[in-house]
Amino acid sequence: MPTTQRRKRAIARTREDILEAAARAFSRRGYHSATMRDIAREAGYTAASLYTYFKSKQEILGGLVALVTQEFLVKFDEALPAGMSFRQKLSLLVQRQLANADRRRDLYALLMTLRPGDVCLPRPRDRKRQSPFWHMEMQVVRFTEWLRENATTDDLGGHDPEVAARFMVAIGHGFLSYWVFARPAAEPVTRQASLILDLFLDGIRGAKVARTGGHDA
Amino acid sequence: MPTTQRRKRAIARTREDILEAAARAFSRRGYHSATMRDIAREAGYTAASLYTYFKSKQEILGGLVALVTQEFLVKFDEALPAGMSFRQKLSLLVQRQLANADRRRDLYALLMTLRPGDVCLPRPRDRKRQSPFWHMEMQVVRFTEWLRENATTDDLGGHDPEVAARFMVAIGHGFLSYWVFARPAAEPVTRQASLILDLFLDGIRGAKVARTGGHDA
Amino acid sequence: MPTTQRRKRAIARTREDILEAAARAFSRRGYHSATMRDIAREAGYTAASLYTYFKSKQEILGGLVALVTQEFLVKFDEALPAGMSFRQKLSLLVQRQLANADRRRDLYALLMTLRPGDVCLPRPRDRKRQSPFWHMEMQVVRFTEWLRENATTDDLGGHDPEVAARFMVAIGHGFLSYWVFARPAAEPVTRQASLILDLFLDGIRGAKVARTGGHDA
Amino acid sequence: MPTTQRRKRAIARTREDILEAAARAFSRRGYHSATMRDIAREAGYTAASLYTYFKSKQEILGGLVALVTQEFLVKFDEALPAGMSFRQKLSLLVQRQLANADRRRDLYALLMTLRPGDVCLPRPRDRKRQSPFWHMEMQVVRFTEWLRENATTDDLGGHDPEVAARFMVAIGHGFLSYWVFARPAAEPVTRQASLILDLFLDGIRGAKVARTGGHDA
DNA sequence: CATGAATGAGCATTCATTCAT
DNA sequence: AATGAATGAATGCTCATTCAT
Repeated sequence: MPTTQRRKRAIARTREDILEAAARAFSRRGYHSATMRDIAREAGYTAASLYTYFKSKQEILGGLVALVTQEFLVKFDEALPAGMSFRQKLSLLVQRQLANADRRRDLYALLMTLRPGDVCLPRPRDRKRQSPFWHMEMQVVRFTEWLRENATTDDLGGHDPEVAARFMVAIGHGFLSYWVFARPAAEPVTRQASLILDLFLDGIRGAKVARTGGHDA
Repeated sequence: MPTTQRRKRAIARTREDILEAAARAFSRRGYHSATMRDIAREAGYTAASLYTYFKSKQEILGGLVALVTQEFLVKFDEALPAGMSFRQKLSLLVQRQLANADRRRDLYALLMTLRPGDVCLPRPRDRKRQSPFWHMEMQVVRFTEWLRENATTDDLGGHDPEVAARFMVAIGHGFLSYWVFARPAAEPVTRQASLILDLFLDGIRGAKVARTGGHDA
Repeated sequence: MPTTQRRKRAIARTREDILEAAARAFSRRGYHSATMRDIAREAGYTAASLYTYFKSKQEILGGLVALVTQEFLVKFDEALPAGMSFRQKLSLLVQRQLANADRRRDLYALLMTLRPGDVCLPRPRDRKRQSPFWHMEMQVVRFTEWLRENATTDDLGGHDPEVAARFMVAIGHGFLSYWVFARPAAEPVTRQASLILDLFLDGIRGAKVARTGGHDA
Repeated sequence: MPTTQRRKRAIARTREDILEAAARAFSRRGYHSATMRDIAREAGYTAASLYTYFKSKQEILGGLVALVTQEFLVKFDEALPAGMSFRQKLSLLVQRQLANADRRRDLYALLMTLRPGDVCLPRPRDRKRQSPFWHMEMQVVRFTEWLRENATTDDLGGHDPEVAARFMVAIGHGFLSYWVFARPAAEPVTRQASLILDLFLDGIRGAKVARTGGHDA
C-alpha cells in the first residue's frame, strides 16, 4: 500500500533530519554538552518528539556514527577504473574521502572527540575497536585492507601496510582538524588531495617529480 | 619569611597533586563526565577542598593544558648540540617530544578530545586558537617557528614550513592516538622516533638511504 | 434506526473491552504506573483510540470502579428465598459476594490500593466517601443497610449494624488480600464462605455448633 | 570524639525528619504521585539535599517501611506480666499495636496501598513476602508465631493459628482503614481495643459475658 | 585549610493528551 | 473510528559550586 510506503519514507526522512540536526548540535557543543532540546530546536521539534524516532540520545549518536562509517566504507567499494597505477588509485580514493570529509566536516570533528562509553554501536561486534579513537581505528583497519589489495610491497617502500594506513589516516586527520574549524572556512579539502598524496608517498623532502603535481587527478 | 615560602611551596605542590589526579580522572572518564568528586577521590581530598586551589573545574583543566603546553614548549628551548644536520636536530626534537608524550599519554589523549568552550586558558590572548584542536594548533605554531629557524628551504623540499609543521604534528597525533589506548600498552613511543622521522622526511615510499636508518639516534 | 442501535452496542462493547484491559493493566502495574499504552496494548488498540471511548485515564478508572460497585450492589438486590434464617440469608449473600470477588480478584486488589484523588466517580454526590478506602466504605454503607433490613438486634449480639458491617467487610478484605496475590492461586474464595461466616458470627473461639458447619450452604 | 558523635546524631535526626516528611507527603499524595520536591518542601530542604541522606526515592520508602515494621515487631517482644490469661495477654498486645497505629495513621494507610515493585527492603531476604500487601502478610506471620507461643488450641477454638492471625490482622486493618481517613479524626483507636478483642474472640453474635466487657483493660 | 551539608540549575526521559489524516 | 505523530508538563536524579563550622 502506498500509504505505508509514504509513511516509511517520511519516518526515514525525519530520522535523517534529526541526525543532521544532531550533527550540528553535537559539533557545536560537543556530545555531552548538547542537550536533547538543542537537537530538537535545531531539528524544529520538541525534545519529546525525538523519542518517537530514537530511543535515546545515545542512539542518536549511534546513528550518526553508523552514518559516517557507512559513508566512509562505501568509498572503498566503489569501482576503480582499470589500468591505473597505485598512485592514481590512491589519488582517487583520497579524493573521494576528502569529498566526504568536506560534506561532513563537523561530524568528523565530533567523532574525533568521542570517548569509549559514548558510542554504543548498533552491532557491537568488535569491542576491541571501542576506543576513544574508534573512528580513526576503523579507518586504519579498512585502509590497511585496501592497501593489501591494491599496493605492492614496493609501492609502500617495504613498510607494513598497517603502518602505511596509520600514516595516511594520521595525515588526513591532521589536516582535517585544521580545516574543520578554520574560520572562515578553508577552501574545500579536496583541493588538498594532491598535497596529501605527495606527503604520504614522498614525505616533506619529497621527490621533485611528484611535486610538480596534478598529473594524477 | 620562610613560613610564607613554605606555605607557597605546599600550595604549589598540592596544586600539582590535584592536576595529576585530574589528569587521571579526565583521561579515564573524559572532561565532562569526570566529576569534581572523581578528581577529589583520586587526589585524596573532598570535592570542596579542590576549590581552595582552583576556582573551578574549568580552571583545573586550564592548569592541565598549561602544564602540558609548557612541557611541550620547553623542549624547543633546550639547547641543541652544535654542528648537527637538520635530520639530526629534528631527530633530537622528536625524541624529546615523544618522551614527553610517553609520560603524559592520557593527558595527550584528553587534549585531543577537548572542545572549544572547554578550555579557558589563563591568558586568553589568542582567541583564534581556541579550537577543539587548540592543542594541535599550538604545536603547529611552535613547530613552524622552529622550522623557520632550523630548516632550509631545501630541507623541507620547498614546502611551506607551516605545512611541514602540520604534517609532522599530524603524524605525531596519528601514531599517538594509537599508542595511547593500545592495550596492553604499546612499547615506549620513543622507539618510534626513527619511523616517524623517516615518514616525515621521505614518505611511505621512502628513500633507500633513510630507511637503513638508526644513524641519527 | 437499527444502525444507531448497533453502533451504540458496538461502542458499549468496546468500552467494556477497554475496561477489562484496564483491569488487567492496572492490577499488574498499579493505577499510576500503568500507562495508557499498557491499557491500549492489552485491549488491542493504540493509546489514542482509548480517547474515543473515555475522556481520560481517570475516567477509565471511574468506569472500572462503577463496574465493580455495580456488581457488588446488585447482589444485595437479588431476591432471597423466603423463610430463611439470618445465618442462611447471610451465607447466601457472602457466597454471592465471594463469587464476585473470585471473578474480579485483581480488580478488588486494585481498588484496595487507590488513593482519594485517584477516583473521580461519574456522579460525585458523596464527597465524604472519596477516601482511599472509598470502596471499602461503600461496601460498609450498603451492608449496613442490608443488616438493618435483615438482622435483628439479637442476630448481631446487640452490636451497632455499622460495626457489624465494618467487621464483615474487614474480614472479607483481610482474607481477600491474601487470596488475591497467593501464588499459585488459592482455591476459589467461595470455599471460604463458611469459614468467614463462622468467624463473623462466633469469632475465633467459636460456637461448637457453628463450626460443625456446612449446613447452610 | 564528640564532634563525630554529634554529627552522627545530626545525620540520624535529619534522616528521621526526612522520613517524617516523606510519611506526610506520601500519605497525602500517594507514593508515586508524591515528588521528591514534595518531600523536600515538607522537610524544609531542597530536593537535591534529600540525596545526601537517601540514595533514592525508593530508599526513602524503604526506610519508612523498615521503621513501621520495626515499631510493629518490637511490640511483640515487650515483656508480658506473668500470670495473665490468653485474653489478657491478647488485650495488652492489641492495645500496644493500636497505640502504634494511632501514632502512624497515615503511614499505615500508605503501606496498605503499596505495590510489589514499590518496596525494596534493605534486607530482601524473603521475596515471597513482596506482595502488594507485604505489610499485612508480615503482620500475619509475626502474629501467627505469637499465637503459637501464647495460645492453646482451645483459646483459638481449634482454628489454625495462621487463620486466627489473618482474622485478627484483617479486623485491625478493617477498622484502621476507617479511622485513618475519618475526618474529623476519630477518637483514638486504642479506645476500640476492647471491641476488637470481643469480635475476634466471640464474633458479632458474641458471648454475653465477654461484652459486659472492660474487665481486661 | 578541610569538609559536610546545602542548593540552583539542568538533563534525559516519560506520559497523558491532542489532532490531522 | 483509528492512529501516528507531536508536545507540555513533569520527575527523579546529578553536579559544580558555596559556605558555615
